[in-house]
Amino acid sequence: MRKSRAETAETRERIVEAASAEFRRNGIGATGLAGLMGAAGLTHGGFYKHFESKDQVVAEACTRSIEQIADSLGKAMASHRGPNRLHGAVNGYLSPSHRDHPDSGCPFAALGPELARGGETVRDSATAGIERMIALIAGPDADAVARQDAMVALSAMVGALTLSRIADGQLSKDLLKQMRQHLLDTLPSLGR
Amino acid sequence: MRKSRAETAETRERIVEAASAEFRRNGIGATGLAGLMGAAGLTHGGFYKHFESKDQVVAEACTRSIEQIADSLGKAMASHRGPNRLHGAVNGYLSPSHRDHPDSGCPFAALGPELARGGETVRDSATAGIERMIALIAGPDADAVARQDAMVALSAMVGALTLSRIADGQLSKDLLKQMRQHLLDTLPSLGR
DNA sequence: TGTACATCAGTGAACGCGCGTTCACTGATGTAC
DNA sequence: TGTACATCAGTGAACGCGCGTTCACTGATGTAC
Repeated sequence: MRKSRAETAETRERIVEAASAEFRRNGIGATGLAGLMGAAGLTHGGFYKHFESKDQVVAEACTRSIEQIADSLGKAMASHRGPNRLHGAVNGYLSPSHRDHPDSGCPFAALGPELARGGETVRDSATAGIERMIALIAGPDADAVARQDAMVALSAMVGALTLSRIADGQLSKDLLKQMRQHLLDTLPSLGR
Repeated sequence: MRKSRAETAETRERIVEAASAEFRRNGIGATGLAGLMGAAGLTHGGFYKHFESKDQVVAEACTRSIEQIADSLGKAMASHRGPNRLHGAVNGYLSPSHRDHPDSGCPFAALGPELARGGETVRDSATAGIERMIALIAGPDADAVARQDAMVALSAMVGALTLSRIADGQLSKDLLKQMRQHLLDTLPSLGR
């Protein structure tokens, strides 16, 4: 049942999309290829017609999730009214909604330690993602200070979201809230 | 080959100790009971003489690792000379040495997302650990502001360490350095 | 534009492997008298 | 303090299971003439 070239490309796309969500939902190691292919509407046997190994789809899914979160953060920063371009990023990233939907959210908060333990391909892809997020948060034509503040903002947001997903109830809310306030109070270089 | 009660207690201790290191080194899901028991100098069959399930040792190992990191952070804060008690905590936590030795370091940075996905027992143990770390960083007789700043400091440190373990070279160093500077610059409530 | 044949996306069974867990067994320790 | 027996920590084989990966097969698509 060979498929046309267009269909094949769409299928591959669907697999990467499903993988990026499944990995963020369950973790990379805990996501089996069969489940992943099932989420893409296929059976497991066809996986190797599109990828050479699990590692390869991990790296591509990682890149894909960073594109997603960068997109969403970029939009949040651009559309937010107010004096500080950080407002949009911080309020979007450190929101209960982002906390409660890791499968469509930041891969660093969902998979950070697993990425750190990953092979060269995965870490390279993740490192490129960190650079991209820093540049995005620092903004166009950022000076050295803005870049430094962007590193701080990204790290701080990843940590707060991670902890808020472990905790629940008031503590979980407070971890998000305190970090929102802190970043907006202390990172003037990221103002518009 | 029954062992004396003292030996049995020591063995159990050794298993928890080995588990807390192995989990932080390889991740919880990626650590098998056989490897874990091997690291404790035993064969895998004896595991269930000490624990009811893998979940149980995960929760205990989680508690244990928090005790370790709280101890080490407490000592760093107490022994550090200078005007700000945060200096010791920040310089110890955000150090290349901590980054390069996850197996004896902070479980939130090594296992955060896995803890968030864990069962009730594991999450309860981890949540208690977050509270403990916040109280430790806020210091004795901390007011509400100090507690809020401690939440920020803990979250920020966890995120920076996580990202610095994904990146390498200069970026990895910079992530640690910028966060050290930022926290010491912006959290006066945590001064001694 | 047809026709004949090669290609290959997708299926589902099968592979060896390591997982968490169970179990029969061993023999030193703990307990009862 | 002895003695007899119950307990149980630790071993290593075995369990069913899901993993990543491979493979023979199917039949629609792509290509060559």
